[in-house]
Amino acid sequence: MKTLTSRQQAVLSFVEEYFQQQGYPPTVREVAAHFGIQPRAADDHLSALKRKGYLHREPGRSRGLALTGRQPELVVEVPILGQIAAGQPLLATEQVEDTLPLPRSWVQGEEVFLLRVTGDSMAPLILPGDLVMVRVQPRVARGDIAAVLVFDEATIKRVYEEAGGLVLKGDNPDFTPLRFSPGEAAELVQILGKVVGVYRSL
Amino acid sequence: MKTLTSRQQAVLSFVEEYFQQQGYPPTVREVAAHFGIQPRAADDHLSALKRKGYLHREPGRSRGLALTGRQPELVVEVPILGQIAAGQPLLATEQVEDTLPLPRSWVQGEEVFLLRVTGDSMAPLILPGDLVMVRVQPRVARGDIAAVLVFDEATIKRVYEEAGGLVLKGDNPDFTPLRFSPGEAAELVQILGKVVGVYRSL
DNA sequence: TTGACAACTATTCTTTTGTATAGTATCTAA
DNA sequence: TTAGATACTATACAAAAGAATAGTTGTCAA
Repeated sequence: MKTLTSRQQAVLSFVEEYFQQQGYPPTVREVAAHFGIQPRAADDHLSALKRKGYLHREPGRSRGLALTGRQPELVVEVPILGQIAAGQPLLATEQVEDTLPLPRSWVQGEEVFLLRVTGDSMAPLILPGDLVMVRVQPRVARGDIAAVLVFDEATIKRVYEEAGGLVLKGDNPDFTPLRFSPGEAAELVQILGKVVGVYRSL
Repeated sequence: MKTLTSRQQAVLSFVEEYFQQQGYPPTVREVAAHFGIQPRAADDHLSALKRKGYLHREPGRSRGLALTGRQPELVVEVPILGQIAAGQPLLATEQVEDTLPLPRSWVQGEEVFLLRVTGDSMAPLILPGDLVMVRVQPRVARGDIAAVLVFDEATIKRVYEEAGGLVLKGDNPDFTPLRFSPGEAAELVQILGKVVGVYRSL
């Protein structure tokens, strides 16, 4: 198999991801739109990928590209984590309480889990009993809501990483922000991932 | 899961086989050609299959059909309604903008739909951009949050039915409650159903 | 016996989509 | 240094495809 340029690799990845999410391949124009280029340029990339054997194209057919041995899923089984223990790998089977089938379009990214909210420190945006979807990532943007492991306990807070240390703040003013020096933070605090969705049953 | 007619079963089998062989789903016209029928007839079959939850269709896209993840008992296709018009039957196909596969455990009751929230009258519990799940029912308990059709426009409000009339109140104090005399209410207000879930993407 | 559903025909309209022509600019290996 | 690959722009066209309008026929249950 011939090697791909980084651009071609990116196009292939996009096609694979699109396929996983939608259940069918993208059009040439959708590839073009995703990369902000003209259809012709996208066509060039897809031709190159076909020439190098990475995908199959059926001339003249809409979405006529196929990746060998792909099984698309419309629904993804997302694990609900019970108690989260520090140290352990996050998605270890002992921690998975249940799984829920969610539409692929709601699941952004690779590693994702659900967490049942207990406290109301993030009220009114996130309430006790809510289910939050967390995309696993080791760092988040300033002010993002994240699932954070503090002293062996998982909580949902806004994260502010600063030179002076780390601050975990709830939206609810009744809760005092937690402040950590850089040293403490490294030892006691672990960002599990960014909260990307909230699901509430009324 | 609803049962299929033998013809619908045959169409579903063809879609599955085609998908397995080609790596992408068939077009409506290809289904039609395979059975020797008109595109419109094939479209009818595919619509029926979508309605019964056996596959997902993306309106307007070529080959925009995807097979549901083969555990249909766990997943229910919930319609997302666009503009809701008074008089029309609620789940009329013209009003259905799309459908989303949701876990059965989240879907309470038979007739359920999703609505995209536009105003912030129910802030902070429900925010613009949220998706709310509505269980269709003609009346709700006092103080329940409901999807209500007022003057041909669908809104989310708390409903207070009293001897003196009907009051629709938003949680957001910036919004003045709407009051209707019993006569006005009967004429202008229609309760679509109770809001049983809120889904928010962050 | 009415009405909903299923299963179609025939035709048409409008988008979507693949692909083409005709270029430019950059880089790289012979 | 020069041919070939890469990575694009801009425009255009014809075919493919979704979806709609407007029906017909048959079945089956209330």
